[in-house]
Amino acid sequence: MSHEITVRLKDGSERQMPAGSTYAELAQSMGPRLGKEAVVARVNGALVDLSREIEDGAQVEFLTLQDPEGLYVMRHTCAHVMAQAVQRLFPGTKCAIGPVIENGFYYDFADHDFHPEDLPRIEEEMRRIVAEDLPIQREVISRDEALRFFRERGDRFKVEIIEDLPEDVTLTLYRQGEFVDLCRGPHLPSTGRVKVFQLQSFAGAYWRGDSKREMLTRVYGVAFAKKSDLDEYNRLQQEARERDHRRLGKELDIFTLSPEVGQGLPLWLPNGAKIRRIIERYIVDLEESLGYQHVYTPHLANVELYKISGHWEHYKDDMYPPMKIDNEELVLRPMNCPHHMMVYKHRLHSYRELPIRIAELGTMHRYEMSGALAGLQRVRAMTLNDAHIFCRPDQIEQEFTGVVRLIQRVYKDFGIDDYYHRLSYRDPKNTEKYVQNDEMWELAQSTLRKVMLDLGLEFVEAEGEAAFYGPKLDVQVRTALGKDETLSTIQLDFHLPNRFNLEYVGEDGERHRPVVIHRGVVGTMERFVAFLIEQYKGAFPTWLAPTQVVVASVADEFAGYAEEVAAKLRELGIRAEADVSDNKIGYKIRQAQTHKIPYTLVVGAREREEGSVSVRKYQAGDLGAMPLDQFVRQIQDEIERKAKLVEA
RNA sequence: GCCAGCGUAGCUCAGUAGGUAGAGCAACUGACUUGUAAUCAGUGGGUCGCAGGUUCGAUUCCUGUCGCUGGCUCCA
Repeated sequence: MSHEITVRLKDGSERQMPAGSTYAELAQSMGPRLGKEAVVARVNGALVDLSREIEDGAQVEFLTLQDPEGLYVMRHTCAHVMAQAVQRLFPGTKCAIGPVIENGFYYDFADHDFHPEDLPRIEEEMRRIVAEDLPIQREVISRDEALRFFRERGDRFKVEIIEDLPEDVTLTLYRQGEFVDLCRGPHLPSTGRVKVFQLQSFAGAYWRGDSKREMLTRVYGVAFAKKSDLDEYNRLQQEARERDHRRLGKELDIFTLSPEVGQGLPLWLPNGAKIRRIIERYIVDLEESLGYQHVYTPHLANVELYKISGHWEHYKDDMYPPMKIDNEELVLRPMNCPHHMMVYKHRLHSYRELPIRIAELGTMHRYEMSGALAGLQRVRAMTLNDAHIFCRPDQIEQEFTGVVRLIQRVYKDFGIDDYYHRLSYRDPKNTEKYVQNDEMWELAQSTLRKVMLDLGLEFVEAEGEAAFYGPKLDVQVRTALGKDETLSTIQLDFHLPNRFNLEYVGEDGERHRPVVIHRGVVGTMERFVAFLIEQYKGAFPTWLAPTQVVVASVADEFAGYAEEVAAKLRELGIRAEADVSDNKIGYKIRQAQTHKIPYTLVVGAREREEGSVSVRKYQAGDLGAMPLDQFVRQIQDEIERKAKLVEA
């Protein structure tokens, strides 16, 4: 009865195996090395355990830890190994879920209080489980059996998961030694195949991500195929900590936070204020050159304004509560849109005037949850590079394009090149969460998509990420700690014009409703500067550096010349300071370098005589002596070009 | 807001098995007069986050509170 079955392999060839063979045996038969390295099979596109029997006629490919999918499977198994270790050390701990994440995995537990000292113990137990090389077995189980099994063990999370799964899915258990877990798989053939791992931290996490439900303890870990990958990961983590804007912001005196002032209320120190002012001038000038009209509006408003806009209903919990003064109830504004609607509304507009682009560096206050606050990245008082474009529907495409181009220009000037575009649509399965107007949504979403395609820009599409009032384009960047955040955003809005009854007089003499485009290019000054600190590792390019030049005298005798040079540079609009302290030149240079000042000019007898300066550039080192005029031309050119400080 | 951890000089950190604390850097003072990443010497500086409690005695133990960090949730 030993009939043969046939599989097709990756290279297109076919191979025969006796019926009932497993994928592991197939891999082994193809070569001892593959047999040793394969961790999972891809069968007709789906990942399958090596222990399973070969399907006749299948298209088969083997994956190793060199493949992302192989690594994925190992990380998944690693999560199980961790859960097993936890069960051994702390019997009675309940397991919730343990998925794979970037670089590693986590597992959520309940009914045990974890302590930091537990991490090394868990790690140690995991190593033991790996050394035991327990075979990992897959078992198909019926729904009733599974429910009975987990109910008996008091595994409430597993029971809930099973109950929520559709009736027709095949339930599987994975068993390794004494440990059993409900899991879709696939897994490594045995625990011994887990390579390098490291537990990272504990964190609280709500069951099913729902803040109303039980808080579990999440244990994070990373896992890699090789020790060197883990070392590299740790190196990058270390580097990330070093470029953390909170650390650099303190070291470089850019901003400060203190409980006396209030949580999430940053003070911009002189250095930070200089950087911010340069950015503000830059963006305002640029916007004005593109037809934006900058305005100033108050940071407080009558709560009625937000009732008109609809924000009160949706977002009042995230606003500072109203204060009653005279006959008014005033709130700190959490966004600028309503004010700008009123700017538009102060008189009637003709179709000929549109688009009207109202812009402002608008300061706003949001009651962010205390646990969400982080340095300048997440604050409760912030200033947004905001603008609202009021246009006719036929101008949407052109205006949207204009904003995308503006963003590209700005990113180029700031040397930001690691970002991606995300087009956010409404969730088609959940349309009641959004403003009701199917036609508008379809048109708006397709317009945004078309513009991105016309501009030849890559983008990802995210259903369900839209604002409730319209679709949007976000520009996403990553913080030093690897978190995604939105830097720029463009949002179409068909809702506020209705709420505020905005109108323009059309060619036909009738009243029409304009469309509003909300957009932030630089985003909030707080988040943008936080991002720049991290991106530049605190070494701002010369055009942005708070201090561009330090003139360091070699000895007291040359203090006068140093002051003279610094004064001359300042007259030319270059931010220069003289260091005429009685420290040695080596010390002054070190100071300038650790403060990441772009240029240090060393002056002594020679320079005074020649009217020259010895130029030392940040990181690049000594560039030699040159006439002061030449240095001025050079640095002015660099500032003009907004050149990067150090070419990466 | 929730879970966990942390909170000692301006900064980075050590320390006290309960007997009111220490280093480096920074600051200040003086000497040195300096040529490309730290000259030398000296001085000052902390009710050990805050408030209660236990104790003869608390920075150390307990409770509460505020803040910070990691994550969750949120992010118009």
